Amino acid sequence: MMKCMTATKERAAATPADTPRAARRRKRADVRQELVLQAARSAFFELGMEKASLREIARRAGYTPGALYSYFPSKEHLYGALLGESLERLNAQVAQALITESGHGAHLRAAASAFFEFYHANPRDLDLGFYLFQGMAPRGLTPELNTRLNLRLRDALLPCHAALQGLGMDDATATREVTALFAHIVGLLVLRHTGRIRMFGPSSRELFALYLAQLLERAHARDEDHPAGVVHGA
Amino acid sequence: MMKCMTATKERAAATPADTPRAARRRKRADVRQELVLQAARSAFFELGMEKASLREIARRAGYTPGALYSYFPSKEHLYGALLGESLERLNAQVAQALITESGHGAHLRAAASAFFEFYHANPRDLDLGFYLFQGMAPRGLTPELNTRLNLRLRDALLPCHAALQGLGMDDATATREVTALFAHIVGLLVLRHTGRIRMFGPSSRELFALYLAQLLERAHARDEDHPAGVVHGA
Amino acid sequence: MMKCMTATKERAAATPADTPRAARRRKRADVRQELVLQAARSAFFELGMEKASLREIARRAGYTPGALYSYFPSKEHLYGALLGESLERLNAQVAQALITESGHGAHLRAAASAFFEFYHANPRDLDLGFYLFQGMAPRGLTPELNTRLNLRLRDALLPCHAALQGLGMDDATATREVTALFAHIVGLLVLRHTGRIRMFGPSSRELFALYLAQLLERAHARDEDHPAGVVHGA
Amino acid sequence: MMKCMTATKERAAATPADTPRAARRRKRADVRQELVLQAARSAFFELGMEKASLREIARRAGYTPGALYSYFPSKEHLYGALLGESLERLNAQVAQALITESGHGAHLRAAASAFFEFYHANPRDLDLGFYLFQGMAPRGLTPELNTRLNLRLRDALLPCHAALQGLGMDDATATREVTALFAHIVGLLVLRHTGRIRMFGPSSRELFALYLAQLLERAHARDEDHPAGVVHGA
DNA sequence: CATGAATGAGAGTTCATTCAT
DNA sequence: GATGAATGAACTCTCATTCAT
Repeated sequence: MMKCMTATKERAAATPADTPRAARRRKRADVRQELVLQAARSAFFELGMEKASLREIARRAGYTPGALYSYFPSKEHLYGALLGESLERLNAQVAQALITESGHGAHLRAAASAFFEFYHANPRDLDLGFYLFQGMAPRGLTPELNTRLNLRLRDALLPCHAALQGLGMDDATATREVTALFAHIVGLLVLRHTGRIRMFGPSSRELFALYLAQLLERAHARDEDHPAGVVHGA
Repeated sequence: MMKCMTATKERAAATPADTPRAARRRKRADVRQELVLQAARSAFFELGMEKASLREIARRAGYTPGALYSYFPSKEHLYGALLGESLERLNAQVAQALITESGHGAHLRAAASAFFEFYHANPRDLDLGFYLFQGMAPRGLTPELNTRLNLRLRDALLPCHAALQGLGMDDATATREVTALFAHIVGLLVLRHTGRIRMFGPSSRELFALYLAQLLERAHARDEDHPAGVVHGA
Repeated sequence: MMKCMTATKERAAATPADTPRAARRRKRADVRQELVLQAARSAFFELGMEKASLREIARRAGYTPGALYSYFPSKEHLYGALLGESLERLNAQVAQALITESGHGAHLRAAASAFFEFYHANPRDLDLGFYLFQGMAPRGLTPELNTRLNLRLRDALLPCHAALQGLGMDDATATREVTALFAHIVGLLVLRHTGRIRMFGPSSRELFALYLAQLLERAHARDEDHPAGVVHGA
Repeated sequence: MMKCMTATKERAAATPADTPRAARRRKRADVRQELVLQAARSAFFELGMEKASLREIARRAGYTPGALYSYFPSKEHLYGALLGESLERLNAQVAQALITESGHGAHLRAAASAFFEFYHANPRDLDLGFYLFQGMAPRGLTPELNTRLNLRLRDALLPCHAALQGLGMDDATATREVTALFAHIVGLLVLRHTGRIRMFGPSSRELFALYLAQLLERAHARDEDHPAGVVHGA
């Protein structure tokens, strides 16, 4: 994942499957790439996007600027990898939250909360997600990467969608609700991060809880009205 | 009403009686400052944040870069003024929407819709609002200016707050709902902005209408059930 | 000539014709641009094209690299100006050589020799002319500038063309002969500059004289065969 | 032939008897060096000098950049080898042209035309010859290599020289004429290369034919008038 | 022999800002 | 008030080359 492209010769037939030598090498490469990624993350998180230059990232990773190009073909790609990694953590956190819960309602609550809490705890990860769209339009990344990232983001919301369907919503309605939930979370977090919410008093977490309760209410109401053979509460 | 945030070194105080000469001069200065502001807006809107350099702004205003420092002490202040002006337009649009409506429900609908539509139609104005917080921490602006801008933003939401109170909500509940409404709008628009919403299907406008309907429902329900305006479900 | 583009305001109506102030300014600007040009030339002549970086040129001119962009919008343009100036000197030298001569034959000899001697004495100027075509295709310069430079080069050869016509050649023949003359000169000089000619013995100047003599012979031969009312020898 | 100019550290000397093993190894090395050379040529021809970086060449050869240093001790040497190979092809083409012709005049015509056509068809080969002299001073190459390359170039012109002598010219005159011919060809091709010839109309091939005809005329004239081969007109 | 990683220098260019005039 | 020139730092990225493995 994110491994970089080199001129792979066909001559490689000499190495049958996966020489321990090659494996060690690759491992070390991965470690170092991870190191660069961490340096990038720390720079990005501490200095913000504008000040997190390649030079700064290289400095933190203990490299010269040019060395980074062994790992990432451009700054955009580095950020792409950063975002990718962030989305992996998000998905992991959501998945983790689900394993101890059972029942659609509990699933919804757990998944949505995990999502919210992830960005609440790591505001810079939210930045990351929006970085590549400064102003308006996606830029820099290859369309494929962009698509992949979008899909991983959607993955993180899938449990909510599934839970809502489990609670009796049809697909279209569930999609609408998930999108609205996502928007609500993003809005709350953006407001909080930008300090714009302080003026109002209520905390973002409170407001999230409130919205979640309303959503559950809506789901259950619908559940009662149209109790079509749903594996309810299982 | 946005003029005095610049480096005009107490020009007024120096001339005690405010000679017509001085008045004319100040007026001309204001006109030119406005010109610069328009140039900045056009640059920012067309090119986005990164490409809207001082040079470009100056070019569009018909000045050399150095000349802008007669009007704004730094690029940040220029953006501050731009944001201030944007918030004035927002307030004007909200106010405009109210004059033809009567009744709290209609007011809420009108004010919230005006708010939504303002940023829906002018996504760059939303950018502007978030620009100064890149990396999530307010930067550059003086605290006073920051406060002033926050207040103007709150002003634009006051009609919604008032309408909700008119519909029977107590102040705390209304504040909570307004904040949530604001967050929802921002979330929807950010998602739309960044293209992240496309993958879900429903349009931001639809989702806004839905949210607004739910809010009105909540307000009316509360109106009937608890004419004293008690928080429930939290 | 080569003066750079700025955002000229229409406000300039205040200056009636050419304020001494403005004139002084422009003069100073010209002087400094000339200084940059000289620095570029010296860098180019001493270090060759590849090593004559903007930094080096700036250093020699006593500037920081960015300062050069006040005078030339890009490195290519700087080289364009350098080439332009070189061609002016070439034309001047050719023109100078003509004023003391009379008669078509003498004109041809003088003009061609001046051309040859210019590049013989200043080999780097020949480089300059070929720089922008590394490999093969003109690059960098705007087509207009390229055309202008081509025209100035042709100007330097016009006296030869005129002399050949004066000696009785029709236009097509004269063009052919001038092109061949030009090619011969360029070939001789390139061989000399690249050290490739040393191995043969004869000096480039000798060979040029030989070619010139042959050309004059051809012209006179033609003159005798077709003595159509030519102002011969005037 | 051309192999030994690289960093192959006296491989041969180390193995006294030249084991079949060593022979095979050297052969393989030669093959791969040829492969690198072909990659370099293709890169150079397609991309030009500036873009044909070691990286690019290595990529085309299926190697990593560092690997090339097994075959060539520096980029300059690689270009030297490239030029060497180019001169071999030139010589081959000239030799090929001669085998079907008989008579000194035919030989001159054939050899000169082959020379001209070689570079006319492969302008990049001409570039190659001049590359190492950017800025007019030979650089990079060792003097011995430089001498070797010069000799090979002269070899390609020897048939012309011989033919001219066959036509009655003395050695000095023939040398002069060959040098002039060479210069003329180079000049025509450079002008064509750089687009400078377009402005005049006549094609380089026409002009070459013309020059060749004149040369033949001179040779024959001399042949008849002064069977002893005296310089005239100089 | 070949790799992958790294260096260190340097490329051209852009930027917000300053300041004498 | 405005200019034109200049700064100095920064930018991303590319290069030929080296070297442990």
